[in-house]
Amino acid sequence: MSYHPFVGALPNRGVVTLEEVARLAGVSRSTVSRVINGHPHVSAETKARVLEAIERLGYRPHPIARSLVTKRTQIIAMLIPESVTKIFSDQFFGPLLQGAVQACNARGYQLVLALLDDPRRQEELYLKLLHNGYVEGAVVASAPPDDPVIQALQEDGIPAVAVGRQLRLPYVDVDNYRGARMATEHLLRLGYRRIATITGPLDHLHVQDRLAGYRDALAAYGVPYEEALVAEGGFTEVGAMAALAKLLPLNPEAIFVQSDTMAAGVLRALRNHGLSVPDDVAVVGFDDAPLASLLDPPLTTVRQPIRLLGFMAVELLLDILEDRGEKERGNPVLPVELVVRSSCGIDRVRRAPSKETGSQNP
Amino acid sequence: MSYHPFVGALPNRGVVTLEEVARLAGVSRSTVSRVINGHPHVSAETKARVLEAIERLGYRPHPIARSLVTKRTQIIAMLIPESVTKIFSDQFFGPLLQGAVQACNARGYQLVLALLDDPRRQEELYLKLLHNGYVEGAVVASAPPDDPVIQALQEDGIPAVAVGRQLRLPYVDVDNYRGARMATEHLLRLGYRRIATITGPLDHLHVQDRLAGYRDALAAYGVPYEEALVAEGGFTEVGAMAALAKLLPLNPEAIFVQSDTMAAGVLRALRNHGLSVPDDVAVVGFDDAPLASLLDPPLTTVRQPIRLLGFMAVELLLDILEDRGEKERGNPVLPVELVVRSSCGIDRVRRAPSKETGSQNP
DNA sequence: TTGTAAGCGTTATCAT
DNA sequence: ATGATAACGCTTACAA
Repeated sequence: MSYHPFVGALPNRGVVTLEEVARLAGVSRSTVSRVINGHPHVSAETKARVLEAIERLGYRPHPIARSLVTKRTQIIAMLIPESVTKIFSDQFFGPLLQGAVQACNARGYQLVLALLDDPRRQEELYLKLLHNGYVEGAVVASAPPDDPVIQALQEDGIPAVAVGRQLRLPYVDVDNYRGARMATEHLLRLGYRRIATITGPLDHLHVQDRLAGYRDALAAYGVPYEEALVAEGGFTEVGAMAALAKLLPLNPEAIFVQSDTMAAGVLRALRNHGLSVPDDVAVVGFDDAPLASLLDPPLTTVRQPIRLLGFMAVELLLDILEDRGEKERGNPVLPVELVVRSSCGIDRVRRAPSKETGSQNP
Repeated sequence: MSYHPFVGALPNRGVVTLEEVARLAGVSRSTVSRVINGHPHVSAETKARVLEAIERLGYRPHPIARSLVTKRTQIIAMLIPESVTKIFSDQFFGPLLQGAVQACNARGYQLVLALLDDPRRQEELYLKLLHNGYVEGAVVASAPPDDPVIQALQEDGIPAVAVGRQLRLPYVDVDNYRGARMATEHLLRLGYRRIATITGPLDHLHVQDRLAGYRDALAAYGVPYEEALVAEGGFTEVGAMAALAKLLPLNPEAIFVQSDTMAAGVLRALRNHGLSVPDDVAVVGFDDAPLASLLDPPLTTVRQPIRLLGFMAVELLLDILEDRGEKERGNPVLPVELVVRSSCGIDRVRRAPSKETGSQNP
């Protein structure tokens, strides 16, 4: 047979213990423990002896035994109350995880991504994960403020932070209001007036923030807000395509699509309808996900520092964990930036600056 | 302030222990332990008393303490030696994880997705995860046979299985050879002769299998194999776009692209070059990822049961774990299936079955 | 500076 | 059927 027969459940790393190292080095267990944990008061000489013994025996501390007494595991979880499909198809989560992982690695923690098969069983499964005692803290992303997971976290006293504004959790966020407002005002500045928007699920606070930015931008230009021009796309590509179908009969000149993943769906659907972007309909996205520049046409979008968001969320959590929540910390809000490519029709407008009906900026 | 101040590192679930339950129920710790673990010889009466005490106290066993003695954690890891970016942009991994998670949930295990920030540090990080003692076993996906992770696994005696053919690990695979051959023969049957292919990294066994299928299909139709028509696209969208750039000067009539993610890149790049699919170049993919049918034109591709792959890999691992590797198991190979949509030009061929001899490309 | 000993919360092996 | 008691491998007062 070509592969090893496996023996035992857990790695047989356990065979060599503190005890044996102590014996070989001619010291007590405590002393070995001290050098391992870098305690100050150990003579350089014995320290050397212990280190050598550790080396010779190939000793490695047993984290579970250690956890039992220290109550620490160095494991945190990332909770995303969405289906696995969505997590992996929304361009947002890749960079987010990347940043989170980076922060974890930098501080010696392990990141567990809690994945669900069935979104309806999410509560049950999360609780199982959280209750299992391995998880010291959690960062929850993409959760509405009333998500049961958040309540569960609170009840269990598990330290947690959120990605995106939250009511009862410390959080890291980007300036969604500003981003949405910039996107919409950009469209207004280009001369569009009949501007629709496709949003994410409205129970998410950051979705509301973006919607507010959109509304206020319209107001600032004296354009009346029309309920019918707002459609919910659920942050998915197909959801956005459906939302577009509702919007199209209203003949929007431009659409502010509140995520790049949805924008990709919109571009595709628009093409299916035989409409060209930006000539027939201008489109602006949100995220500046990796694919944004690759779309056809390249997507004008609001860049948010997604990796940084993940990184800072983890940092915030670890700070809380390690200071045991003594300090009061603010909720960082990261800046966003408008990235102008061509889906907004800026080229066309530049070439033929005709559509100049009224642009008076306050 | 709006959110709880957090106390302590780990959930304060620990406050109630076996001891206290025992006291309340008026029995010994051992008895409580027995009812919790469903041991046979406990009188119905005491069992009821214990259960009630557990209920009243809200007791939950402490998995870490338990692990210390049982040597089991019910945690397995999914190792994907790729950058986080790639994991989240390749349409393959979403469904794979979904299947894996499902299998885990069904059997009471926890799935940890080991994520890397820097692919160059992967070895170090994996080792840390594996050595930390929480992980009972691992399923490794997308690893070449000489990946250091595999060796590390062996050395540590950590049970592992692979997704995709491997030399030194039990594995679950799909019939890559057959899929590639079907795809290529489909193109040949439609009359194309100058057929290029864009592959994944050639050190992966399943990539080699697909390449073999492609070659043999050509041979079966008496078409000479041309090295120059094979380009490596690294399983990424941009990699595929670069590969296409190399291929285009050779005027291929059709391209067998060995993943849907790469195919999406190829379609985009082709459009950028002003070429139409399938009229100028026909394209066939591999995976039947969720986006395949949404592409423009809808992608003809080889469907592999990715979720099932993930599911079965985990099942295989858990079987090994729980039987302690006594039994000898085969390596399941799942069937694939050709899904014909329109990127292969079947419509056009049907309408005008003319293209029987040469190519006229710009 | 170092050793002794008492846990941490379980399960497992004996007895009874 | 149930209860002592000894592990599991480590950290951490408290002593020395």
